[in-house]
Amino acid sequence: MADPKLTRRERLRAETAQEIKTIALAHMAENGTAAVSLRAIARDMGMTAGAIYSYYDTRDKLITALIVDVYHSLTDTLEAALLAYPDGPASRVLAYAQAYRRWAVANPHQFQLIFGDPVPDYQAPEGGPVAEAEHRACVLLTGLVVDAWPWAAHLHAGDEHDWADYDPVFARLIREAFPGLQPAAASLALRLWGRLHGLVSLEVHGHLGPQIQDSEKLYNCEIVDLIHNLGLAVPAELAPV
Amino acid sequence: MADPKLTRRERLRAETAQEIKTIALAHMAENGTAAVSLRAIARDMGMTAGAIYSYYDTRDKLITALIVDVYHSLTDTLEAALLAYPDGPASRVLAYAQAYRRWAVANPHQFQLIFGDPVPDYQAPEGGPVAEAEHRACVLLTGLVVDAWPWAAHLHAGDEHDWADYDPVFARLIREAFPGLQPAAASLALRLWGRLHGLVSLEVHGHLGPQIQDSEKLYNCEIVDLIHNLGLAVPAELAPV
DNA sequence: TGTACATCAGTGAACGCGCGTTCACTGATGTAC
DNA sequence: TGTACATCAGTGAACGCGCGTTCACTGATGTAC
Repeated sequence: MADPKLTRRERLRAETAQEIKTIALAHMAENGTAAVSLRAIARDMGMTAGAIYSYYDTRDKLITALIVDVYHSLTDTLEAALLAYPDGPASRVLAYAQAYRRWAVANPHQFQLIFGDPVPDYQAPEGGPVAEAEHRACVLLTGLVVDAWPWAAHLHAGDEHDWADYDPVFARLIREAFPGLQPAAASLALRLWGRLHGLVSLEVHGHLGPQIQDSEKLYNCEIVDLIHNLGLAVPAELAPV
Repeated sequence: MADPKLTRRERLRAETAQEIKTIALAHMAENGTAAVSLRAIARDMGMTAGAIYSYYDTRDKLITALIVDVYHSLTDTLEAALLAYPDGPASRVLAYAQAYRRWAVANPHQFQLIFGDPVPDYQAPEGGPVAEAEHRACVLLTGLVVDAWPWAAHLHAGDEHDWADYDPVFARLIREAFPGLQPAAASLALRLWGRLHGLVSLEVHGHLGPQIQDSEKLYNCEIVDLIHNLGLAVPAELAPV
């Protein structure tokens, strides 16, 4: 695990930098995204607040590092879920959708960190590793639609989309990853994301709890519809009895 | 507008209480939901911070008042949109969906206040006027599905739902408003909400901006699908060319 | 193996800030006779 | 119409708090000979 090319000092340094992030995430999990405080972290580590500054120049830098880590951790989870269900586009959509919800419900404040309101007083940097993490997630998502496109295409023949509708950077990136991709497929990917995201976001923010007991059942119902609307057959494990 | 039964003093009091909320919303619109501060509000009103306390016992009470106001203001907007398109369930769904997005995009921080991450250090009260506002919104939403149910029912015959799946208070309330309502219809209403909410939430939080130029077009595409999936004919103004 | 020096992680004290909340008070507005 | 009193909105000063950030420093860890 530890890179042997690092000196002892460098290794300890890296471990401390990691511990800072771990504790920050723990505070977040307890008291929300606004609760990330350098002083509180230092207190928990038995250090002085000033000591943090040899690891992160600024509170904003730490938060940026957290966002990047969390984003990649979500994408890792989704990728792993896809690897576990490799048979056919419908199964892949199902696996992705369920992993998305499960991760969010299990890590509500991490979900809020990357998809919720901005952390108070935090100024997000442009581009950089955050954008990379977002792009990686986008490519994974679009891959789902690419797999399903042979079935879904005829249902979306009427959609009028053009690459000019997209942000140029995004369009270039996504077309490099999937040569020959149609603009309507990219649009469908974003809409697929939105469809998963809606119920999950409501649940994470406590807007389904007061109404319904079993949010997973509701979500699965929606996924059945979604898979059906993609022109795919619903996998047996989700089919209505 | 002013209730003549109020004394001059009472009227001024009510006006000041309202002004406090208005300024709080203005600060929120500028710097986010975390920026609601009694001291900042007082400063803007040319008052002392302590003076606020004769209007709101506590910061939390003020925030609760804001949430209630904002929730009702959203529901008012949606109701008004429905009144403007009274002809047929598909038009109503369309009107509701577009009003939902437009309101959110026009008032992103108000959207965050009621649907986003909790305001830092704010402890929400249970029940009371907030729950009332939520119920009102829920009834309006469910009404949409009730109107569409004759067309949608056969598409959701397989959904196995039971009133026991729902929170008892919610179930009672919604069944009083719509006698004879089927549980599957209530479930469909929540899913409809989720489907609108997903893309809107992503857009409000800046997750569509980097990818696509015209979020409204994407959203309308989704609404066309949604209306179609309800078994309804897509209104002419949205039909693909 | 032992000594002299360089590196550098962490200390502790201080800075200025804005916050929610309390409280004894002042002075203007309203009421009763 | 004029006076005496009650109400009550707003003042100003203070409280304790936690925060991000800076900086001269100490003392342990590592390196070179």
